[in-house]
Amino acid sequence: MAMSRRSSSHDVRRRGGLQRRDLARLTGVHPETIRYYEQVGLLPAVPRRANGYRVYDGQHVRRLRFVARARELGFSLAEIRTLLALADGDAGEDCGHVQAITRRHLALVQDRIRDLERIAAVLEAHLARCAAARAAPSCPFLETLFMPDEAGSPSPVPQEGRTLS
Amino acid sequence: MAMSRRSSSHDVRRRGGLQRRDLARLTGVHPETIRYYEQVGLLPAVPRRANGYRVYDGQHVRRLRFVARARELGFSLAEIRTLLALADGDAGEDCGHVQAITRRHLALVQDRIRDLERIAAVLEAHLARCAAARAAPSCPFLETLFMPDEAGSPSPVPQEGRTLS
DNA sequence: TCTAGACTCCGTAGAGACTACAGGGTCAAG
DNA sequence: CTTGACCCTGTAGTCTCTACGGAGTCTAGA
Repeated sequence: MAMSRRSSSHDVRRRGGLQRRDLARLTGVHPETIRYYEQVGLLPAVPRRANGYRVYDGQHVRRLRFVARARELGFSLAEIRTLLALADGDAGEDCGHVQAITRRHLALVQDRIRDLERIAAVLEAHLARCAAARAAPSCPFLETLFMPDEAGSPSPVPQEGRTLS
Repeated sequence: MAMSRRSSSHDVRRRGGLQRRDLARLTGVHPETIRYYEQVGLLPAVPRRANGYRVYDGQHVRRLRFVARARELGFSLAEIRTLLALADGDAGEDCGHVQAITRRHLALVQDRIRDLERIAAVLEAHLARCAAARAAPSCPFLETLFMPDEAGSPSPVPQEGRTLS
């Protein structure tokens, strides 16, 4: 299982360090994304060897996995920066602060779920009406989207456009 | 209720047409967004008066409301373009096609709901553990995000990062 | 020794869906 | 005649990547 692709695992040993592709394979994060994370300060100051190549180690793996996990949970890079700062803080990890961030994020996620459930309900209702109106001359769904105002959305779905994420 | 802001309602009458701000007020869409929609072809070819000002009418209101409603339901601008094309088609609105788009979109929404529910569950579990570990030296949540691999996410939450929308 | 291929570097552009700003012009009311 | 609200244009910034171009480096194999 160690030598999945071409080189890497033995090269790593030979070179005594990880390069970007290795780190990508170990974490599942796209190589370009790794560079991006460094650029925006999530992976600070990666050392270089003589030829300019970056050298990563276990700490980078650890940190990048942290970032990837937090992204999976929907935290923004800004939030992750804060979480990392808290984790780095010598003053001990401020669990209260972490909890506050997490709770706020959870609230956002729950709001989003509710929004999407309302949206799903509207879409389902439209599909049901479409199915019912078999031989109608025009599509009931399109009709509804064109309607003057009140009949449009059953419950006033809030503007999602930007809040979608 | 008619003369909410300063001018507009009487100006509209005087000028015999709507300008961008009027359209924005009537539809709730940001004035800059209206220009953007025109630019990307959702509001085609808006006529101008001598001074270069755009003149909108009821058809624009109708069309823009359509776009706004569809955005609220989470359709992408590309999907909305298709829906509008179907609505515009002389060959009658192709209800089947509309239904297909809607069903596909509904499926995405439902997937997204499931993802978010899993994320919420993970966040809740973390908060619960934080609450339990009152006097712990370090934050259990941060610990978890740093962990080697398997213990990280209870169920394998798929990578959401980009799919969030 | 040479070469092919895989990797590295960097900077920049593109996606999606806006939003904001700068630097002008226009218009109506006071 | 000034003030303020609006309009115009083009462009830049947001967020989180991903991709590309052009160049350098390194290793394995012929």
